[in-house]
Amino acid sequence: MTRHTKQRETILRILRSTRSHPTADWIYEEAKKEIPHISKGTVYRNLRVLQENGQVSELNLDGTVSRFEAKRQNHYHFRCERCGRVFDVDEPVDTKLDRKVAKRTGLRISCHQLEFRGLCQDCQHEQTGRRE
Amino acid sequence: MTRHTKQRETILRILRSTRSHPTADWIYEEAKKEIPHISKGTVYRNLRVLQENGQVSELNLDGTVSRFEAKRQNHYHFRCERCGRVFDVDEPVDTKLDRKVAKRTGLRISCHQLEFRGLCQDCQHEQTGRRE
DNA sequence: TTAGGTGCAAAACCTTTGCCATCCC
DNA sequence: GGGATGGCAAAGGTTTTGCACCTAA
Repeated sequence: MTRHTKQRETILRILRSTRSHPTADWIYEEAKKEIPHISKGTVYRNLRVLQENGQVSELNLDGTVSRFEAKRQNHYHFRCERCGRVFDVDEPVDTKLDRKVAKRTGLRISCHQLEFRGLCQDCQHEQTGRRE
Repeated sequence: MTRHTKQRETILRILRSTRSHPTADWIYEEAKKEIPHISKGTVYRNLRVLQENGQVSELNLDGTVSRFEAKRQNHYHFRCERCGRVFDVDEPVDTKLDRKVAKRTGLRISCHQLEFRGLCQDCQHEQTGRRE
């Protein structure tokens, strides 16, 4: 059975209170503010448990570092090619597409992830700047 | 300026001759058959140069390991959640979607990546089996 | 000639894991 | 009580980098 612990609850709460699709490391730093002795291993282990529970999902369409978000209704993302930030896009998810492709290919399709790429509004107006 | 070298040419040729979306390590092993003393650093460096040239693109599908492919016309992918393999899907890319979302959001969108998730045909018929 | 490229090995990074103490049910 | 979880540190695996030596243009 999976138990309630302060660590797990804190990690989930942090994820639910941000729209920033953070990395494990950022979550770790945030969690440390509440639980100073929390360890990275704990963060990673809990992120995995929460994924298995279906409460968290991992975004991996780009980049070497994994990013996480509290699971909500499926939605699309936008990733800025300059600053690396990830935003939600409120374009409705095309679920018909899954059925259509499944039927034609014989694959069993459970969902799809879609990520737009380009320049966010901040980066369109900046000539220089750091990546985060 | 970027030069032509045997190493770079070999890496690109290997990528162009497969549809398997290989990892850097697999490319390294293949390249070693032709250039026994090639190093992994060279493979990684060239994959990056080829990406900057727009000849190769990187897929970060399952978190830790990057996978690469020779750049072709934009297309969608399917990833099997059981065996981890990646397939191309020949569903036409919806380029109108980029313009539509760009117009509504003010983001500058250059493209989008889409990945279906589910079970491939092999894994639908197997009860057990290893992930590759 | 010379800036870019290579090989090698070490470093850097992110993530996982072993071990033992601790905590939740 | 006993299995699940946490903290710590070490291990694991991928990618990057420093450096001295090449090599294509």
